[in-house]
Amino acid sequence: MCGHAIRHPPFTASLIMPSCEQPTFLLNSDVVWLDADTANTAASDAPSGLSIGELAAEFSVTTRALRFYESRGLLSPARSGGMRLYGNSDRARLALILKAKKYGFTLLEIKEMVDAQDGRAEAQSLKLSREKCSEQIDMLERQLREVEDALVELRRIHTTLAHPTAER
Amino acid sequence: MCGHAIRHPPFTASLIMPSCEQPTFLLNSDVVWLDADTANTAASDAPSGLSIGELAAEFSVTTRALRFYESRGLLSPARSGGMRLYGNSDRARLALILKAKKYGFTLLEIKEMVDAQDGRAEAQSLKLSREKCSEQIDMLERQLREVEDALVELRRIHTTLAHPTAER
DNA sequence: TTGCTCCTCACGTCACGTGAGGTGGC
DNA sequence: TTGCTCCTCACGTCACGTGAGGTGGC
Repeated sequence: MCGHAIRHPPFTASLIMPSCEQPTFLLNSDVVWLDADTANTAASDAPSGLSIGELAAEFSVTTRALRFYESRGLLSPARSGGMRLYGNSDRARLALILKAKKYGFTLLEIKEMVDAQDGRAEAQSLKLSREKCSEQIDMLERQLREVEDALVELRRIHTTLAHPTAER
Repeated sequence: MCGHAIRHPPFTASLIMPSCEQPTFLLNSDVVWLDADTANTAASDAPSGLSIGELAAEFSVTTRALRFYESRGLLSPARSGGMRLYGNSDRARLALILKAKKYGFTLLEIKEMVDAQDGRAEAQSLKLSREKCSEQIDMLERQLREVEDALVELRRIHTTLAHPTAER
């Protein structure tokens, strides 16, 4: 049980995933294999790999974040001398990580989900059980109610501040 | 700039503040002096002070949290030998801290706000400028949108999981 | 003596941010 | 030589959680 306050949400992630896209499913008991949408970036530019700075810019994250994900075993780009070289599979993996982060999963949970996909074709999907999915929905609903609550009270205070209805 | 994900919100805080209560204002340029509502706990029980365990139980926080707030200069209970003794002013201060936390302020911001109330009567109010107030509203609105977004997508996934509309 | 609460260090967690000090290619 | 990006430690931040080892009163 951890009591981290809600603050400074991941602004960046929302830029990546257009909300109109439908996830690709391969139904298999009650597990989803959530795929990253890599179609738009598949073979457009440099096919031999991106530098850490290029990938970071593409996804609006810091290079520090990419190194951190690597240290947690979530990414493992090729090396060209000392430099990291990110290929299309790394890009797809990163898209998955950020999508899962947007859904409120921790990096540890995300690691378990990507580790569980070993052996699948392309290996760029994320294992999400129905149970985990509804747990996450419950969690987000609780968060939503609390943020809404705080907003109602803060707005009431702000209104009173803006239009002092004489109290003294 | 810090990138903490939204997760594990402060469930406890919402138990303390009934949403029907109107904040007490003392208008003074564009600053609110937000007061803690201590009327209900004013002189009901033991008047000489509570132990850390008793105060923690009353507010549904851990003793560790109370010691942590003290280490950050937010609380400074009296001592009886080695033991902390919390009086009514400490209780009111804690109510303020938890209220501000609910609004999404960091402990550092809360410290600045309580420090700014030095010299006020009773010293149990919290200085909140109109500007800070609307900044906080903006922040919470961004959070709200992101949690709503994530919820929409996760619910779509869950629906598809629950009713497999034949895709194979 | 057991059980309960209290105490003070002090390290762990989470997802990175932020220098510190140095290399490589234009 | 300056400017840019890259690298590896390694410590800092935020709000606590979690033992480690010990005390005090019933």
